[in-house]
Amino acid sequence: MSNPDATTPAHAARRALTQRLHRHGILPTPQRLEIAAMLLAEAQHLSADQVMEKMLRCGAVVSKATVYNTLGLLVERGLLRQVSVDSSKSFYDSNTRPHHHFYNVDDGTLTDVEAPHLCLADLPPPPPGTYACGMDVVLRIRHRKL
Amino acid sequence: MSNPDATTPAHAARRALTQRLHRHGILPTPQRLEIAAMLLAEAQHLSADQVMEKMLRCGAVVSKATVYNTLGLLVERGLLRQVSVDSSKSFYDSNTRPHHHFYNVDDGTLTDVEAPHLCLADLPPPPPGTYACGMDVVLRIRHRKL
DNA sequence: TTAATTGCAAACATTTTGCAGGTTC
DNA sequence: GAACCTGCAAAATGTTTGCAATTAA
Repeated sequence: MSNPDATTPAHAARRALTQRLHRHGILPTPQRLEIAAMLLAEAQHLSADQVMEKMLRCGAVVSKATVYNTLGLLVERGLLRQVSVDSSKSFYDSNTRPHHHFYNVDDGTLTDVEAPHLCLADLPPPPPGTYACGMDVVLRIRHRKL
Repeated sequence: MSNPDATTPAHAARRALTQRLHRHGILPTPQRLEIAAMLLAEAQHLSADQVMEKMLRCGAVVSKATVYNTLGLLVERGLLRQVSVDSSKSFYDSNTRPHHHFYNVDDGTLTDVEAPHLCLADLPPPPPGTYACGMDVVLRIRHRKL
């Protein structure tokens, strides 16, 4: 029944993720694999708290500190993007391709905005001695008043 | 020496500010006047903490709670713009005309970017049932590596 | 074996809140 | 006098840190 070279889809995915973490210089510990697998499964915007919750609900064993450590590490290594829309908490975005966001002020929801053609040409160059290392565009939206 | 209708620049400015607060539906209490006078004197980006510090250094009598209350009120009434670049604290920007920001990740500094011609045409419209109520563009910059 | 990671709880920083006392209209 | 504002301290978040025990290479 058990095959050391098993190639079920689940096994293959887990192996691919392990290698991906390795390639980014991240030691693939069980907790990191769990968190990365959950986050990278689909494009989503979760707060640290929501990640924690989702992990516990899945029966994974992780501590808050490890969640924060891992999220920070994934951001640092470019596997995750951190979005600050509201000064109270951060969102972690598993879509790392360039894009922008709608932020619904009323319900605290974040939505991707594909805007590949936003004219950057009109933006002034960074001040002397500095270089641009990122751009965040947040469009605040609200429910229409009835 | 003392003239009830005195029109020294300082008096005139204070009177104008009082009226401005009134026009925005803000009861001009001494603390609010102090805070507004300091913030609106020039375009600047201060955190709540920096506002508090500056007030105390000027000999003004204000509590932390009042600083937060007042900043929140000024934002709500459109005299100040709140900018969230970093999930740990907010900046209060006394320039309320549309503009964007450079955020220096290395020293936590915020700088205005006048970008009146940023192409908004390419951005998709807000989702059904919502309307756009603001746009924040933050260009993250870092000191150039030597 | 040696270095890195984890978990827990305590520490932190920022912002909010409850309420008594004071101020404004 | 009624409503509103202020200050203090305590509470509520969200995030980080110190350190001993565990795990990975």
